[in-house]
Amino acid sequence: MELKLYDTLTREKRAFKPLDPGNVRMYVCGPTVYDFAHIGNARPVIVFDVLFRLLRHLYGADHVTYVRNITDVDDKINARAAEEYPNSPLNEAIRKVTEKTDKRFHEDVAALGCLPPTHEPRATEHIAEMKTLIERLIANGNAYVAEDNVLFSVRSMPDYGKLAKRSLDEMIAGARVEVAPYKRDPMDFILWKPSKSGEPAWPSPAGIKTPGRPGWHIECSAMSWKYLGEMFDIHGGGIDLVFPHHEDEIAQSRCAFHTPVMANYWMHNGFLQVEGAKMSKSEGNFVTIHELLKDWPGEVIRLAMLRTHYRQPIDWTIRGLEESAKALDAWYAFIGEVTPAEQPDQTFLESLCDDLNSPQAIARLHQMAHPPVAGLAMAGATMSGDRTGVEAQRYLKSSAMTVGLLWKTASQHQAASIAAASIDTVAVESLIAARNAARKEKNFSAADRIRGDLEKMGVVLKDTKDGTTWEIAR
RNA sequence: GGCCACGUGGCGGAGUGGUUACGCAGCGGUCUGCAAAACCGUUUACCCCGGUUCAAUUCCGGGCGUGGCCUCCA
Repeated sequence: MELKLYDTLTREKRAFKPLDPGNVRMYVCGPTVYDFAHIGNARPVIVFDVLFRLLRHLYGADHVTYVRNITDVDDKINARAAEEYPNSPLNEAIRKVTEKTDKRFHEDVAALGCLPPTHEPRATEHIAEMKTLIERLIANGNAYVAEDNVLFSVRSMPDYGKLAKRSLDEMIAGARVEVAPYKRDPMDFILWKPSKSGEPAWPSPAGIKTPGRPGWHIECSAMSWKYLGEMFDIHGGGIDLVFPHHEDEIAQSRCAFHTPVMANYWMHNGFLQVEGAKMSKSEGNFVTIHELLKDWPGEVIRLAMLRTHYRQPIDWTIRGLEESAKALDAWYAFIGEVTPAEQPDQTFLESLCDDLNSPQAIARLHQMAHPPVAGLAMAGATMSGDRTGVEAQRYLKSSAMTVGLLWKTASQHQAASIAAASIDTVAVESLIAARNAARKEKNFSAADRIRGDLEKMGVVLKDTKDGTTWEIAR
């Protein structure tokens, strides 16, 4: 099966050919740990987790290296630290902020069903690699020192701006920001800058006396280099990172290593809005993953995210979460306690391999959950044997699991939602027994009253020929 | 202002040069003491204007609208 990926650099979808099928290498820009992750941060984490899982499926779990960095040195971190811990020394305050945020990020991401990346390097632990790159760039004539800063000279790289599809002249024409006087060109960007007193500081490269700290872009070039080499297969992140962050990474890495590309496929997830509006703190619609997880299982959030193709803009709504929860409930009810099939459904996999067409793949999951209807369409596909029964269940489970969904059994799912709703199951069972006794005596008004009471508790009954079952109302 | 995307039925959301996406909701039915669930059936679509074509929602051009980026925001 051929995997096709859309590459932002060439603006085309093309067949994925790894540099080394024995070690497929992917880098994704991770969080800056100054504040709790919001739902917009969750999108690339989930999207590239799906890609990670797909690559592991296609190339083998031991043949994929996924690196997602942690940015733990940054102006915003400094600002937040000073604000939250005004009485602590800045370095200590920074450590408190980054530790707390980092811990929460990992809890959140795990709850969303994401596998840990192969490596999660921290910027502050790779200062040496950054300095090596900076020295090389200076030696190559791509960077220069000015007033204790090291700047990358964009004019030294002929195709700077290729990823963002912008020429330097266009950028300068559209620039809205005051240009530092020491820059040779307005678009030159910082590789290293002097630290103010109290800020995190390391001995500077290039013979600069004042201790300093790295610019934002250099860390990704340094860490991808260390863990993935001078060139690698896939570089991902949010579309807002295309410029300047990824453009600058490309400039740094290619000029440092004299390589034709930094990564062969540049993948960018689309932006996210909340209930039709841009998410911002001032709008009051800032949704953190942590808050969301109080009301919704991580699996629901994950499915809600994957209902939209990763490159499309997504509007994050409660209604979308409700629909996702409903779909999962139905799927769990369908799969019961079966063990997954050895392989996922081929049609499902083909959708994923078409540039991660998760909405189409999800449509296929719905089909599998309705084997009597879809049976004809499935003839000839991999779902051989008894499509109306356990085979469909096993393929549904196996397919969904390749994207990190439906990993529980129906009873585990049920138990989790009961626990989340903090329902007293003993009380529910005794009320159901009382209702069924009333029904037996044809005392339907009493039976309906009990059903109403249960409904107020958030419990919905289902009378089947084998007895009464119940579940949590959504 | 410059650059880059996007615009599909009540809602979400794929896809396609001519043939049912799919899901939710709605409507009708089966089942049920009544419901719920499940199952069966079913209504509604491709922003506007030109062009190319035997044929365009799908390709091209223009317009309108929405969003993103333009030095640290996924």
